[in-house]
Amino acid sequence: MTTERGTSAQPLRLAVIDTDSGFLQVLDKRLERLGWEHRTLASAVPVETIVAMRLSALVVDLGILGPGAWDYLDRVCSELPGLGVVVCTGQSTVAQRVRALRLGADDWLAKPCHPEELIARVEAVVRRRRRSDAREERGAVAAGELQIRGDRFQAFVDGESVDLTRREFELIELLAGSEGRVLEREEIYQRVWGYAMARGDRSVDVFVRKLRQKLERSSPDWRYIHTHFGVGYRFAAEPVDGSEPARREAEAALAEPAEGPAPSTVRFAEIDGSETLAAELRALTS
Amino acid sequence: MTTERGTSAQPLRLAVIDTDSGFLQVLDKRLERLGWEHRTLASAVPVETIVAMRLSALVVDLGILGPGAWDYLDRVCSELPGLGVVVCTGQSTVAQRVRALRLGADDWLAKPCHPEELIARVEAVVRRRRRSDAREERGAVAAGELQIRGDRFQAFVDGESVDLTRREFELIELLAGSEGRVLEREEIYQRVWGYAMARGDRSVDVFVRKLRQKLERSSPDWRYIHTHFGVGYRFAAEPVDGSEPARREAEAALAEPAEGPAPSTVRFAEIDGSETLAAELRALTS
DNA sequence: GCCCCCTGGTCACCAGATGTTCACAAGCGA
DNA sequence: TCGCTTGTGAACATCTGGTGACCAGGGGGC
Repeated sequence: MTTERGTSAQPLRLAVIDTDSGFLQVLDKRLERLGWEHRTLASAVPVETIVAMRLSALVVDLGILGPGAWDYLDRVCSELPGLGVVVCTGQSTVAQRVRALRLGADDWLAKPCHPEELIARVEAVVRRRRRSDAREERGAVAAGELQIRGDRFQAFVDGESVDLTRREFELIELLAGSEGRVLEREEIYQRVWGYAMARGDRSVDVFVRKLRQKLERSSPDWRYIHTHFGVGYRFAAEPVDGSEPARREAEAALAEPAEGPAPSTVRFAEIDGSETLAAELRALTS
Repeated sequence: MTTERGTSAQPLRLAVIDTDSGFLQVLDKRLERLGWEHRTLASAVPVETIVAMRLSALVVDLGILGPGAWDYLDRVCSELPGLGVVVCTGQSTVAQRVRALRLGADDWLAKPCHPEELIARVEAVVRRRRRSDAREERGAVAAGELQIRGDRFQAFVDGESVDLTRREFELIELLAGSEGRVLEREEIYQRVWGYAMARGDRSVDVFVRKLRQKLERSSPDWRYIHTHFGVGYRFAAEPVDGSEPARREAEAALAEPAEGPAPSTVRFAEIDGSETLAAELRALTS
C-alpha cells in the first residue's frame, strides 16, 4: 500500500514533442519501464490530433516549434484545459517562463535536465489533475430504479438494459457520480468529451434529452436529471408524483460529501547530499 | 483575446515559509497588488495550523526547515492533498527535487528566482485544483434559517429551496460571504456581473428586492439584507423582532482577516540581466 | 464493394424563464 | 420642504433550454 504517490494504477498517456534524439532515447527507455503509454512527435501536430490522443500529459520543447510556438501552446492549453502540459526547453528568460505558465502550461523545466526529474514533474502535474478528478470508482451506482454499471458501460432498470450509447452512458455516469451536485455544461463537456466546450455548443443538452427519453421509457415513475436554469444539470432520483420533494431536498442537503481519500505514507531513503547523484537516482528509480 | 488565464476572480490564500527578507518584501508587495491573501511564516508551523489557514497554496524554503524538512513536507502533503505546494529553495540536486515532487510537492523552483515566476508557478499549481473543485469549496454557509449551498446554486430554508435564479443566487452568495460588511453597489455589481456598473444602473437594487421577496416568503421571521442609505447593502441574519442585533455586529467585527508583516531590504538576483526582461515583465504585470 | 443503420453532432424554431429598463412612489437627511 | 436615494411594479428585451429534423462518418452485413 505504500507506493510512490505520484504513480497511479492506470498507465499514463504521454506525448513528447521533441527532436533531441539522445534525450528521447533515455526518456523512452525509462517510460517503457514505467509502463506509460507514450509517443514521440517530431513537430507540432494539429490540436485536434492531440485531442484524439486522449493524453494525460504533453511534454513539449517550445524551441522546435518555431515562431508559432506561443500560439500553439495557447491553443493546446485552451482546448484541453485538463491536459497536463510541461514545457521542456533549453535557454529561456523569466518572462518566457511566466508567459508559458500564464498561458496554461503546468510546468517549465530547463534543458538539459535529468529524465527522472522530468518524469517526476509530469507525475506531479498529472497527480494534481487526477486528484481533483477523483474518478468515482467504476462500481455499480444505484439511484431510484436505476442501476449504473461501470463495468458494462450500461445502465439497467430492474435488470433490463436501458440501451445507452457510449456517450449517453458516460454522461449519466458522470452525473450520477456527482449526485446532488449541479454540474455546469462546461464542466460536463470537459469531463465527458475531454476538451473545452465551444461557445454555443448544445451537445450536452441534446444528450440530456436523449438520456431523459430513454430513462423515461425504462423507468417512467422516476425523474433523474434536473435542469437548473442558467446553470446546468443535477442528478437525483425523484419519484415522478412528487409527493415529498421537501424531504428529499433536506436529506440531500444533510448528506455532506466526505473529504478526499486517505493518503498513504511514503518514506524515501535518506539521500541528503552524502551520496553521489548516481547512487541517489539508483535508489529513486529502483 | 489571450488574457492571463492564471489569475482568478477570487483571491488566493497563500502562505510563505521563508526568512529571506529581501525576497519576501518584494513578493509581499506583488502579492498585495494581486489582492491575494497572504501570510509569511518564519519557520515551520504545525500542520494543524496550516490546515486551519485554509490555504490555496504554500510556498516553502526547505532550507530553513532544518533536518526535519523532508518529514515536514511529507506530512503537509499527506494531510492536505488538495493544497498546492511549491518548494522554493537554493542549491539542490536532481534527487532532492525528484524526492520532493514524489512526496507530493507540486513544483520546485530554484533560488534565486524572480517573484513573478514564483507567482506564475503558484497560479499554475492552483489553477487546476480550482477548476474542478471550485464548486465543492463553496461549502454550505448558514445564517439565521438560511442555508446557502454553492454546489447547488441554491439557498434553502429548513431544507426547502428558496428558488433563486442564478443571478439572485450569486448575489446572496456574495452578500452572505461578506456577512456584516456593507458592500457598495459598484462593488456588488463588479463582483456579480463581472464588469463595471454603468452610472445609474439599478440592477442591484432590483435584485435585492427580488431576493428580499423570496427570502421573506421562505423565512418570514428573519431579515437578511439591510440597506445602508447612501452606501450599499449589508447581509446579516436578524430576527424580525430585533432582539439581539448587537451581539451579531460584535461577532462580525471580530472576524476580520489579519494582514501580513512587511520585512525590510530587497535584493534580486541578476537572472538574465537583459534590458528587455524589465520591459517584458512590465508588460506581464501591467 | 455497396448499402443500411447506428451514433454523434448541428441547426432552427419556440415557449418560457430571466434580466433590464423605466416611471413613479416612498423614504431619508439637511 | 427640497433634493436625492431607494423601493416597486410592470413592460420589454434577451437569453436559455427543449425539441424535432437533418446530416455525416463508421462499421457491419450482404
